[in-house]
Amino acid sequence: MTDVLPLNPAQRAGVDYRGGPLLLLAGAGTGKTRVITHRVAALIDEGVPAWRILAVTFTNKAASEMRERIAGLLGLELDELRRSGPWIGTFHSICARILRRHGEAVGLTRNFAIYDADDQKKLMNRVLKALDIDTVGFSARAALGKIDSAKNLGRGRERLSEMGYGEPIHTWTDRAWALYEDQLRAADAADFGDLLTLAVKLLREAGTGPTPTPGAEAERGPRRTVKLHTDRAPDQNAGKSRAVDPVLGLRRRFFHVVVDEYQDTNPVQAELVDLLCSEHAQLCVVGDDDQAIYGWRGADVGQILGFPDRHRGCEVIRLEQNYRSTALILDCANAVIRHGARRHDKQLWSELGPGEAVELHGFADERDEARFVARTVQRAIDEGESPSQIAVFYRTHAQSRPLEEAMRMYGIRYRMLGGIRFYDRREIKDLVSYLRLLTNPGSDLDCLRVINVPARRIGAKTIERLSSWAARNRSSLYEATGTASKHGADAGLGKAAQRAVRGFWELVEELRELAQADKLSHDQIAALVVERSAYVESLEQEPDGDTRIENLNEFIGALEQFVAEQPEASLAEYLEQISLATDSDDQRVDEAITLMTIHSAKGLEFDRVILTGMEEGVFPHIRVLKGDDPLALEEERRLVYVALTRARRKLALSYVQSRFLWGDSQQNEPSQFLRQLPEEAITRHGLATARRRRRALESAPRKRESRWDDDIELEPEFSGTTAVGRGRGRSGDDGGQPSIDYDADETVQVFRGMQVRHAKFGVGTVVSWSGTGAQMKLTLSFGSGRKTIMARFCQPL
DNA sequence: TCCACAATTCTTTTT
DNA sequence: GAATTGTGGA
Repeated sequence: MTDVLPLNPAQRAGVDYRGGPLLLLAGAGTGKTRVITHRVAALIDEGVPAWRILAVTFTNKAASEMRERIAGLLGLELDELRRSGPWIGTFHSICARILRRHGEAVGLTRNFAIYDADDQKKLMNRVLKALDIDTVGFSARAALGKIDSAKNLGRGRERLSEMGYGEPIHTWTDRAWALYEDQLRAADAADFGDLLTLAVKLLREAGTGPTPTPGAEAERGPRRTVKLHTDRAPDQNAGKSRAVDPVLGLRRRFFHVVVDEYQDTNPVQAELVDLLCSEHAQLCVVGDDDQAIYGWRGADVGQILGFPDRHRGCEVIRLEQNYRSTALILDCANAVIRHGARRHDKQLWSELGPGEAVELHGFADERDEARFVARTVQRAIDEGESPSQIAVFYRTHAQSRPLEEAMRMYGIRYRMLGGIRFYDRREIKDLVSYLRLLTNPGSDLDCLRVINVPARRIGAKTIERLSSWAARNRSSLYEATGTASKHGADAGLGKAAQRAVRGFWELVEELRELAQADKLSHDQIAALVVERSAYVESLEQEPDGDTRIENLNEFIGALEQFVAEQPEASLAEYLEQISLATDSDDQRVDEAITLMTIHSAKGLEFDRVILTGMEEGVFPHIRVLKGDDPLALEEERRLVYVALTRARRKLALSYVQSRFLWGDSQQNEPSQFLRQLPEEAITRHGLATARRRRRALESAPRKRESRWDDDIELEPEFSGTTAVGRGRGRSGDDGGQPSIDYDADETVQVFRGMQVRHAKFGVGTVVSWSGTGAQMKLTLSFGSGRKTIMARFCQPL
């Protein structure tokens, strides 16, 4: 958008550098995307064939933005750019593309399906059941978590034990993993992790295959010559009689590879990149170690920190001038990140002037906070700020609810990122399962999902009989519905069940024939599925069936549009786009403000940002405080940094004293990160000013210092509806006074700083509490650290 | 087989 | 609190 400005010297260097590997350390708001897009455009300009360029991003949104800007720089239509053939996409979409073309070697057809988290969990539950693994203490979640992190590390099952996951062979996870994997392949499906690991496997093994023919060598060519733009993409050569391993061709395809957000790559992704560059491509990675926030997904900051060591002769360029934020905002961001360990040292600076101070607001509870957010937003809009330039951040989705309510109350239009995705809705998933079943009858999971949708009297018992029949005859579940309904008696089906199953099979067969006849477009098939299955009629009986029916229509509409745009694409390819889509990808920026988690805010910027929930236990998250991984706290710190650096002009942070979360009310200290903000860059409001005013009035230090004293004077505007400093469950059955029920006739008042004794842990101090009555839990501070303990196990001193 | 209700579990972040 | 899973009755 600011492409009229000249590039600064560092940016220029990033665009122009040719030769070896290049590491671009680009702080927040330093024009990273500009450099990448200019670089790619310059390469094409110089005559590097576009199809020999690969640009990888993390989100579809970033990819499409990149496409648009490159097209703009080259003066091309998006369509023209696409036809010229550069690969621009996310890691996952690029891997899917490779696997669609060459996946046979790893057991996938062109039409393989991609299983999302939901599908994965369902499949794993079936696997655990089949193996008769007691799911108590061994959940599908836990197993999938281990499998997924192993895949992200690029490890196969044989290495499981090395990761500290139990005994060398045949742990539960190992056995579950084996069957899970078999089932995936049998269903011609891949999960997210597979996309990466299988693509890497393919590329890695290509190198060890038969030696390339001289023809293939010639195709490689010298690195940068003017002639290059005359050669053709291998896709167009397909079918020629050259005996070249096509996968090996892929490793030779690219002359230039650019990777965005490199700090968030995990080991498999890094290997993928290295493989694609192994023959002759020049690699340029861009990232900011201070913004590494995906460690939990297997990303390794070490990847970017150690890049120069792993790539000989690597050039490092730093971008430190920030064009986004005013100086006081940057001061806060810099102050927080400076406390971090293990980082490339950088100091962001700005020429935009100090700007307004960063506001810090404290409130009694999350409803007050939400009201404040709504009022602030309302005022800003009234004063002419564009809603699309206003964003509200929170650490976890669970915090969004009161904010949404407040927005609705104030009549403010908002959109929420990262909530329930459109494609996660039940009705959409049902339809998708039908469509997947048509292209891929081997997918038991999809068959299972729709066999009784809409209800056609095929219950659990019948399905169980069908499954065991399928297992005995080594067929898929869908096949079983066909054959078993003919020989119902063999499968132990009753007359009624037999008829019902038969009906389902005939329905799907009819639809399959129509789909295979190739006379109808994908959207017409989808419409037929809905019509013939009488799905709409069954939805009409449901409470919010109308919205669901609308959603189905919207889905079919989107499919129609896809067919119009890409007439050649297969249904499987469309379903792939759905699987890899997130709703931050849909870019409707109409007149609405945005609510989102900080993770989904990465890469975005707004004039005004409000960061809510700055409390210990919320941000940093409780799991981080409880866990013993010091690196996790560092990641939280970087997350703060990402949040703060999204703001261009106005930034407000808020915290509350009592938050109703996960079913009960919790009292938390203000976030430790707030203490690191430089006093001269911030102004305090609400509880914070009340506290300071009070401190100023009192000459003597208080004996029992507490952040949440009674009787704090609130500024009227911000005062809540209830007393401050008292734990009060929203249920409010007892007037809210926190107390422990030791006995029917003995109750004890709880207060912050109170000393209690626990049989095992000894004497501790009450830091906060949650719940009431017998369910009340106390967070206690002991010499050795903090613990949360049921109040009834503690004795007051 | 289906429905309603109770019980239980899990609460980070996402391609 | 929400979402999933389990249970009992019609």
